[in-house]
Amino acid sequence: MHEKERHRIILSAVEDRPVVTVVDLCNLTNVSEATVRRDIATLHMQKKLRRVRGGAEAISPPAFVGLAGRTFAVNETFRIREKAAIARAAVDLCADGESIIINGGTTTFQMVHPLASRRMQVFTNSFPIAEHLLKHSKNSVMLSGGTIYREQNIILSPFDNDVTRNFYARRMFMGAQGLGPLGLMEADPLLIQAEQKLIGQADELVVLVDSSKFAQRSSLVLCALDRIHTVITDEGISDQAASMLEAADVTLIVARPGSAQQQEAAS
Amino acid sequence: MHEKERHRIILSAVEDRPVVTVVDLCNLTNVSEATVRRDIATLHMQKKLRRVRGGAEAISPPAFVGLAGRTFAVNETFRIREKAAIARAAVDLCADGESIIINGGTTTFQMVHPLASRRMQVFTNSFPIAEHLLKHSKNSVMLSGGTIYREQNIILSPFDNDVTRNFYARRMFMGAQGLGPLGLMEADPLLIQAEQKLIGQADELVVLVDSSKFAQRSSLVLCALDRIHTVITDEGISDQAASMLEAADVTLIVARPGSAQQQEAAS
DNA sequence: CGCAGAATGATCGATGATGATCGTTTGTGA
DNA sequence: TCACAAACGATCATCATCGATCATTCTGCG
Repeated sequence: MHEKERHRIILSAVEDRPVVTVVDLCNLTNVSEATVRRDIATLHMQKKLRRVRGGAEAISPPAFVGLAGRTFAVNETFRIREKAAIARAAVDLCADGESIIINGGTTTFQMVHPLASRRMQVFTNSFPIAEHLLKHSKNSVMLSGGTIYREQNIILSPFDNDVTRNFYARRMFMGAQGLGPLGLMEADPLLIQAEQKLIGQADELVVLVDSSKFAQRSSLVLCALDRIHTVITDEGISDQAASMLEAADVTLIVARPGSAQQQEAAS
Repeated sequence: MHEKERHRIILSAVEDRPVVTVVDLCNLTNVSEATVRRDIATLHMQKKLRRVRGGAEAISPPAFVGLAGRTFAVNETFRIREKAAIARAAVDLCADGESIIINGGTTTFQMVHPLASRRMQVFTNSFPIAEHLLKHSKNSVMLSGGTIYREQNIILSPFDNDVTRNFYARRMFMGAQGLGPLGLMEADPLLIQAEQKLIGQADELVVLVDSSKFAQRSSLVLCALDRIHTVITDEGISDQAASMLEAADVTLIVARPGSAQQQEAAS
């Protein structure tokens, strides 16, 4: 076994587990403890990991990554005012007792706050949304099953999910990476997959995008414009984008951070 | 057990409950009080928790617990030492990388602390277990889909769930209301339903019950004794109950709050 | 084939962590 | 206020781990 090979094994083990002992690495690499110690020392010098008594640990063990992982947290603070206003306009569309689907995302997450005083039936594939609604509201919460992806904070299953299939709602709310003439666009294949499972389970597809998203272009098209029933965005939307939506018979709602929203075009 | 591993477990326990005693942490980590005190002092220096007389508390007291938490929290403090020891013995059965199923319950919930330093694939129908593992461990978490029942803290769907059907594990862990000659007993029909969906998805059914459960009789029988592979309980188990299990070819593990567990009968 | 240099493994003294003991402090209840 | 018990801190013996040194093995090259 070569040195580089051991190093790769060691780094892989450190990534996997919170802590790895010298003995563990001995069993893994079939070399003596002395060699493992030397390797750890070398990798420590290269800042590839941190050396601790008894073994090694990952160089960036921020102890515990909160549920809303880094990506989530960063996104959350970006254009938060617009997102909150958009989310409130979305909740204003609904009446107590209705069933809705909320797809995971940072914009849709903002819906939990106005939802706190509501009593609705909410189906979601977002763990943070479910958690928040469960703890801070009396809404009935349904969750899709599957693996919880920490980075995207969504739950997704490779298998068909009869829970999802059998849940039918008045409206489905989702965000997106971009919105253009080609339709709704998303960058993450995982999100695409999650959203496609839910589309079709609701009468109206409501898209929540802040106005910057009309300038975004992503690689993956999720669905065409005519599949969208309503778009909720903020005041920054351009006339051009508004015309595009109007041409596609999409209802446009412009949410103002102040209070009331304005409806501009109807299908 | 290494320092980092203990720290992980301690932080996990502190997050779980607002205040944890030194003795509790001793049972959880299986080290002396002196070491626990030193660990608490270290973590206190690192601002990871606050040191208080008798133990430690979370650094962020505004741990708002909603309606869902109440029933759960009350149960949790009951026979917690025994439950923690039983749960640790349960986790000791498993190796890193294995797949397991954990059914929701207050005893099985205690497994999250020893699981904090593990890396396994965990399927559960318990929202609190999933939440805790997500936040405090690197385990891969899979969730069953359906409605979240706040009282029982489990997720249950009236429909068949292909996620559940397709997940197969080495072991399934579950608690129970009672355990007698008739088999495993449960009081809540909802729990019966949830557990029956999961039974059969694992090679070995491992039942976690503190010794008081052998005296309990409930109205609903979940399954017969011969379906059970292993029972983990505490020292309070009577000879009569032990004989009953032995007669049914059930492996019995007695978990001692102190340290190692003892295996008494084998199939 | 033989040699030089590096890598590896083993040994041993040094260091650090753990657990038990004991005296002191703090909180609690009469 | 006093007495008691629990919790704490300090100290020390024990043991695992570490670092340094040296012998051995592996590898590449003339």
